[in-house]
Amino acid sequence: MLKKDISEAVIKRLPKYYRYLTDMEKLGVLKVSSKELSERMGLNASQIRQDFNCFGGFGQQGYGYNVKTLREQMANILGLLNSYRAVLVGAGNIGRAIINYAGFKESGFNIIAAFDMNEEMIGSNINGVEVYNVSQLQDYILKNQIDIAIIATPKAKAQQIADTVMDAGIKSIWNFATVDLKLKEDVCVENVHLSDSLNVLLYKTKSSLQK
Amino acid sequence: MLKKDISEAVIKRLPKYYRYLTDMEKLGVLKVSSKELSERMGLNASQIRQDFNCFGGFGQQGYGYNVKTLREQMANILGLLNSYRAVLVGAGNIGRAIINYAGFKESGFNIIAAFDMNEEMIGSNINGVEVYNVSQLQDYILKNQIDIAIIATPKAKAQQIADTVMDAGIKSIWNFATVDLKLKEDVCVENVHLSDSLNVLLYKTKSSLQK
DNA sequence: TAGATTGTTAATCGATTAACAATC
DNA sequence: TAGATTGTTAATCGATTAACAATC
Repeated sequence: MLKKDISEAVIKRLPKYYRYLTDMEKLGVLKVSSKELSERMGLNASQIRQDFNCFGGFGQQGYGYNVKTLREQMANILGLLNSYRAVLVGAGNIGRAIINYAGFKESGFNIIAAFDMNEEMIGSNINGVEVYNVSQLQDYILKNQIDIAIIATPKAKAQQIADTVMDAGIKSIWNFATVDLKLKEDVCVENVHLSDSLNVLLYKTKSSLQK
Repeated sequence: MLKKDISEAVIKRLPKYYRYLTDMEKLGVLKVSSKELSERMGLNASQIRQDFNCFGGFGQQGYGYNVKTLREQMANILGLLNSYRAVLVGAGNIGRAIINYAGFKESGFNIIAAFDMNEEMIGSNINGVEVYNVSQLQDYILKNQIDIAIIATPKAKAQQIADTVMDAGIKSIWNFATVDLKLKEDVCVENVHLSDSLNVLLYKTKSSLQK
């Protein structure tokens, strides 16, 4: 019973389901009920069943869910079985950390080139990823079937880069610059706003100290 | 009219308000109405007024809000006027990127030491931050009035580090390991789950391609 | 079969949005 | 003063939770 529109709240929980199911499968757990999963994950069992049923009925009454099957379903829903080609723009500290980040290995997410405007970075190689001059960005995207652009530039450059990659046909952006990009209607974005996250942490820190 | 409990939804919007107000102040904007701010930020004007009034009445009927004053109030609410001492655990790619990240300069957030278990890292210096053996972590926290621990270790080590820093009295954790830490009641956490964020991006990418 | 647990509808709760009196 | 815009209460909307018939 595929719903037309999955709410952002549900989408944000999907990776967490996938993580717990992956861990459980590795531990050799064969089946799980929504009740048991709710206790492990700190969610409500009804909510878990509702979430799963946005995408289809994966369970069996009286039994629960098969862990392996459910994990595979989640991987499929999340698009982890597909292969994606990404370029990184901004080979600074964060950009290099992203390239070197090991967490991508499992998925079909591949960073195939990086771009920077710093002459010293251009021509270098970060963990197998070549760094090109950002002036070549648009041309490279057009010629290499790129799905995703990762923006890890300073704030001030981010919108301009977003415009460039959208002009080259990019529909999906992973944005690490702490700025709200203005995007075309059909372009999706996922933000990692480090300084916003720190601000939230400082708020919570202050609040908890006041108690 | 300070509410006892500010909802997570409101808290997550505070850094965004702060960002827009900071930008506007830099541009020389003196006053702003909730309506104008709502148009700039893509939020509802009622929501903005509700959010602000969780912390007090900062506006003036018929006029709006003074940008400078409001920005200062936001900085104060977020705890940016306070000074915080943090240690980083895990001086890998992400850990080093965090230390080098320029976005902290403004705030009173200071990383004063780093810890790792890799012998090659220990004793090195990252942008002025010394890397110590993780075996000294607890002792260091006890002796140096640390407010915040940043966990940037592999998943498998994160819980153990969390336990260690909590035992040393830490009440606030910035967690970059993609794992849900089990924390004591009075400890707050802010997560940056890169691989969850990527999974959400891949989900959106897949969904938007299907249209 | 009896017990367990799903899938789904209904009830509740909280967050967002609208409305408007207060007032600068 | 008249117009504008807040602060706040009320209405709406959507997300979470509860309930339960269906069924393995």
